[in-house]
Amino acid sequence: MMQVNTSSDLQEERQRLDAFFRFGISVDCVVFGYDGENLQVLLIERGAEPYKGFEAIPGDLVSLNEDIDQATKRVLNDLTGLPDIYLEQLSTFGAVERHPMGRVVTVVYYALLDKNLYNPHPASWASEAYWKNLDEIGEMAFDHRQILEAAVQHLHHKVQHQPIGFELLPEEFTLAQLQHLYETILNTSFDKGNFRKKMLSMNVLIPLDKMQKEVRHRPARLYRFDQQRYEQLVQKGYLFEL
Amino acid sequence: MMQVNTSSDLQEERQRLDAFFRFGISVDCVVFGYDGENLQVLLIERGAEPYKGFEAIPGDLVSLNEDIDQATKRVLNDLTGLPDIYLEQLSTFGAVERHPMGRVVTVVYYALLDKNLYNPHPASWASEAYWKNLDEIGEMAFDHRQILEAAVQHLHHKVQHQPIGFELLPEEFTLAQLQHLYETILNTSFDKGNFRKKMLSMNVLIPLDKMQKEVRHRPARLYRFDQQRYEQLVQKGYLFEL
DNA sequence: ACAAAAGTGTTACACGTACACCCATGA
DNA sequence: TCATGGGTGTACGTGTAACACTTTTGT
Repeated sequence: MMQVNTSSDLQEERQRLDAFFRFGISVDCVVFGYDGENLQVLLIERGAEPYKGFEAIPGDLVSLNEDIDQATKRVLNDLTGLPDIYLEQLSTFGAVERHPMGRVVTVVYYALLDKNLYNPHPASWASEAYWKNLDEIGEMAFDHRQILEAAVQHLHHKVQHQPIGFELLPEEFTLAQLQHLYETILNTSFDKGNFRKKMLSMNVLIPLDKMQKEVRHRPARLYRFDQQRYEQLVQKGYLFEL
Repeated sequence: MMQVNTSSDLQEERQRLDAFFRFGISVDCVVFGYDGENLQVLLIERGAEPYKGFEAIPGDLVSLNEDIDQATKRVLNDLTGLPDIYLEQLSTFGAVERHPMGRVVTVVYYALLDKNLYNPHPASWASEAYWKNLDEIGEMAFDHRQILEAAVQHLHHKVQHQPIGFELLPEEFTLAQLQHLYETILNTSFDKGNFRKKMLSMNVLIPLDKMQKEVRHRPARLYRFDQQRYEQLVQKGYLFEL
């Protein structure tokens, strides 16, 4: 069995390679939300250079003693006040000229959120923090436009293979809400009866003894997503489709 | 319209942030191959510290003036002599302690290759370069074991949704070869007739007027993958499945 | 003639699609 | 009682799974 080297040897080698250790690493957090009508993204307005005043995806430089996974939660909380939420890694952007202040490679994460749960508040160097409809977004800082497009593409793909739609809805929702969400994300329309059959046949929805109230038509039944059951099914090799 | 700041302002700001710019970035290239029997990975033996003598995924530090996408090709060629091949980004590993020589975040790429096309030759600080069966791989340098497992998982998933299997085979192949490859990757078995029907019904295989030779049974027809046709289908929203 | 693998055909069943229809509520 | 969306049922065609069968080669 081989031995990992002593630390003095490593320091020497490290000095030889010093010119390689001048990168900055940042994380960017694309957080999707849904207001019942439109798909939205959490944005900040930059209150610091570079790109001061531009809209941007919440993100910041990572410290030397910080895991990048953990940095996402810290950064998101610092800039927008959102609490610890689960963020999944998407991809990494590392073009040479993407950051005017030096060589910064950014690791992009994304999350889905019921936007009614938390209200973003700008802090740190973010001068604003708000939700914005996906189709109303214009110019952005850095290559964030490109990053956002990659995230949307990923969402399109993912929503068809994993039951992530539920994360965007309140805990209790109707099938019509779910259907409308899917139609919005995928920009298509589904047959009501078939959508309903499909969703129910997957056995990951718990029907509640609650109904909608104060609607001027027949009230719809409310459902909850059954996370436990879903995980059981995944373990048995079950694949969510459409 | 906002103005990006002058370069002297940026330099000042950059100095304030100097402690953040001490990361190293590396790329690691997981290259899968297939010898007609087993799924394999291209490995090197490290001829330099740290982890000298350990098996590793080909990878190296990225230079400050080098795009990370381009670095993959350079690194792979430097270490194993393989030419420019298309590598796709997989994910990024950034735990604090993953590299004993400093803070190194690594971006992992992967590729599929007909391993009969090129022979790896070790160069630079790689003391060996060779193909190894996936199920014979033991301890590895750094967190490369973990990286490899992520790549295999990704391959499992991807092969079911995109026709990437063809990249592992010679340009001309039989349906039985294709089936065996899929069975190997997914570790299952398919019904011959049904597999054949499914593959042919997708219209991305071009039947050739060539047959296998020198086999002691009925020779099989050879096929080629129709890349053009596939891209047409993708544009029409067609999705490859199973 | 036989072994071995290529290649085809048949059938039963599950599933997706399209569409029609009934139900409960507020105004 | 009407408009509105919730919710259900059915009929048809396509796709999948299981399995048996025929074909072509080398020995």
